[in-house]
Amino acid sequence: MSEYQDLKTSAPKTPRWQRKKDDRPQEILDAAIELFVDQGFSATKVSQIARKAGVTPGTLYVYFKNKEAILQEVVMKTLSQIFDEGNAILESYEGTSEGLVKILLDKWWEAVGSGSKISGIPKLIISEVSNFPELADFYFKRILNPTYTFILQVLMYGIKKGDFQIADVNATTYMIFATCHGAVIDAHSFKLAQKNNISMDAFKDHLLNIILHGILKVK
Amino acid sequence: MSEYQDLKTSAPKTPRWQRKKDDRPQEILDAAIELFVDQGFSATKVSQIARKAGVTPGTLYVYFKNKEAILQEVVMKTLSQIFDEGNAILESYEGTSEGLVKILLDKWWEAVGSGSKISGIPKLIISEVSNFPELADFYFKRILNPTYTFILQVLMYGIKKGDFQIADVNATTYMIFATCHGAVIDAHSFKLAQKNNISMDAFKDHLLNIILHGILKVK
Amino acid sequence: MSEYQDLKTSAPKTPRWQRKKDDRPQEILDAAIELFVDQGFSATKVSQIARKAGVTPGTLYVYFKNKEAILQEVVMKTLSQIFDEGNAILESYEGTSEGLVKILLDKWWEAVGSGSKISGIPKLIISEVSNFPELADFYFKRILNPTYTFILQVLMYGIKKGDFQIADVNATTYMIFATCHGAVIDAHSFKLAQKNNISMDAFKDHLLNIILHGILKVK
Amino acid sequence: MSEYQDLKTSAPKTPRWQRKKDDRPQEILDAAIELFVDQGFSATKVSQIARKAGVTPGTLYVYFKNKEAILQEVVMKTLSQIFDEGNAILESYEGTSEGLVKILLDKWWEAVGSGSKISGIPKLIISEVSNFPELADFYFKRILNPTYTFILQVLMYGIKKGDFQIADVNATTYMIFATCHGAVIDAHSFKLAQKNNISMDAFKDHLLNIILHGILKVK
DNA sequence: CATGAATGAGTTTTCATTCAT
DNA sequence: GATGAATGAAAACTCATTCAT
Repeated sequence: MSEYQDLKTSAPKTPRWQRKKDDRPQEILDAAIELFVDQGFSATKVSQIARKAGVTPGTLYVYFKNKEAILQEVVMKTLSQIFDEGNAILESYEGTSEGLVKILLDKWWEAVGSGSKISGIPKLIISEVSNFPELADFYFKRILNPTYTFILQVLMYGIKKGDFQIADVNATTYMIFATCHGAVIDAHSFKLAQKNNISMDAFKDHLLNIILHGILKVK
Repeated sequence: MSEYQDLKTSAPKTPRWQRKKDDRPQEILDAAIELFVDQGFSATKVSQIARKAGVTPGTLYVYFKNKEAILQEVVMKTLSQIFDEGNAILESYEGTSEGLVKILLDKWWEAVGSGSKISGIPKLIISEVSNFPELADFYFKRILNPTYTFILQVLMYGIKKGDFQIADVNATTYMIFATCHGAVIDAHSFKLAQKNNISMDAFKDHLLNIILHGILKVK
Repeated sequence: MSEYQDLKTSAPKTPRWQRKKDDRPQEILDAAIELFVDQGFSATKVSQIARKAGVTPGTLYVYFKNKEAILQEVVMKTLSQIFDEGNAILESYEGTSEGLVKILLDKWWEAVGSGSKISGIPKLIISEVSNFPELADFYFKRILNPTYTFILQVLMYGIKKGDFQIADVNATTYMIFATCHGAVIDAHSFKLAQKNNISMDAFKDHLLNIILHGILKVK
Repeated sequence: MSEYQDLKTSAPKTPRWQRKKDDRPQEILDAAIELFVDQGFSATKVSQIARKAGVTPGTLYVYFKNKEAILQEVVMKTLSQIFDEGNAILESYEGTSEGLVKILLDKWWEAVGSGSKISGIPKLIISEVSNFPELADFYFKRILNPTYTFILQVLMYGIKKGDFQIADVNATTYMIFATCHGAVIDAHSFKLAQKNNISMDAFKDHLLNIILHGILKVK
């Protein structure tokens, strides 16, 4: 077109690429987790991740050894961020048992339920258990077991205060855990399939109701 | 091609339930579903299916158009076998509401919980929702909605008899459904990862307990 | 052109490919060794090997795990074929020491010197020592050490018969070995570069002469 | 670009032999030759050279057009430094033929045998003959032919003085050359593989002995 | 000049699918 | 029909080279 313009004015040339050393890895991980959760590991192409992250495939290999390393890091990193808050609340909490459960479920739901990055991880793990046993191990050690222990502590709090009467604490703990865990996975997939005609918030309320009055028998 | 019933028209009639000695397609489907459920669709190699089915890769293409067709058929066929029994029970049942729920949960658990072919399907569907929306659609139409309706009918049975007092029938139905559904998926994955130190039967008992006394408030 | 012909006559259609299960691996190895010796491992592309072997790159992976496995096998297989004949001659030989040396050098030259597959291996090994230490180890264990021992035995034969007077048998052995070994490598490269204006046969004669009269002091 | 001497025209003159504090090109070449000799050209990564030279990959391209140019220059430059000394000795030498051979072999061994930069060049050339014919040509023109001529001159010196009786001067020359050349290559590789249980110095002594008494028949 | 993150052209590798046997 | 070697299209990965900083 006007080839001269560029010569005279300092035309805004489009740089072929941009240096973003510090941000790149996270951008890649953000792109990757969404695709992994959505499509699964094998079905996700590195070119897709790259495109979504706004880079070329080669760039992925500047920051990660290979596709599998991206999965590892995305899971580990995402999982490592959870639950600190929960423990803090538990330690300093002084109110009713019912209130405690409510607060923690709210927090958990906020972190996991609504569509955060984290919410897809359980589904991803479950899909890939047998392909990446190390990841499943990590998930068990870092998430499931702590969560289990955490729920157990909440129950003990209520029992000590005389609010909960629970026959088999272990089974009850497991039940609550399984219900919530199943809920996230279902919620996630249902959202993907856009078939949920029950609002997620209503779902949460019922979940709380069942835990409190169904499982924990709060009067 | 995959309409295997039609393959041997001149063959002597055998009862439908008896596997023909040369029932290649079914052997292939049996091999396929196990691998798909375990590893996911993409991660499963055609050669693996063939090896597990005791044939060679080429043979798969005698009976199925391609790998995807195997997935389609395996899911459709497996899913098509469910729930006939349940409806039959419901229609002729005359006992207590509590007994009905118990019987149906037992049946369902037997079919789905213990490790049958079917038990892996929900996990498979959830893993592949976004890759095979048609399958998810089918699953919703043929399984989830009927199940939902089925649970609803059970609840109506109990309400009509005055056994259940339920504020929001839809939500309660969904709750029961989600709890059971999550349970299968979790159960399946936990088994894979061999991490379940709570027995599946104990889990079922608690599930029944929660449904009856937690959700349905049976006295 | 004449699209009808094919329909009527059994025109010689060119098959897209040909089954040659038993021959393929060797054809691939034959193609590979030549390229590896000529260009080195890294500089050789699998597509080159494939083209030279008359197959597509994918076929290589039917028979070999990866490019490196081709190198391993080509070297191991080629090296494993040497020297059995030499030992047989040594065991039953009854003539003069000088004649023995002559016969063995002739055999060796025939196998290694003239441009056989084997003749390039020493060069290849030397080029890739530090990249494939396992190969070098194999070469040392299977070729260099046996050769060394073999030369030593020949010298002992001559010493016992009183034909050779050798001050330091180890050093002399090594000297002969190094001279021959260097000769092959040089010979190979010089041929590649097409710079040898001294015939290889003349070279061999001088080599024999030096070994006999220079190193071994045969009168 | 690679004419690094011209880079700093306004720089204070320093004696040619003193390395400039900021002599990047030479540092790069030093790093490169070691890696090329060790691993070969293709297997050596530009980033390795940069790291070893203490710079970043980009810097290499400030001084050299590309990776191949580094090879060219490293070989040419290293080779250009040889043999001046040898010719000087030859021209002014007046002693015995045997002494001349000994002195020259010592010099040569010192320059080439012990592990100097130069000692790897023959191996490198031989490995890359067919990938870089120009280099091989250069090697032949600048090294092999001069060396050949040089050895020939030494032999003529001895013949003229009546010390050597040689039937075929060309063949003898070639023999000496090939023996020495092979020796360097072997020595180099054996060192890499750390398998030499015969000391290099002992090897040199035997080499001299063979040349003098085996090939040249000095009494 | 020096940097080193980003590229993209090329290489290796995979594997669903075909088709000569 | 059954086979499984061979394919080829596409995926993962490499790395010399560039160029914004």
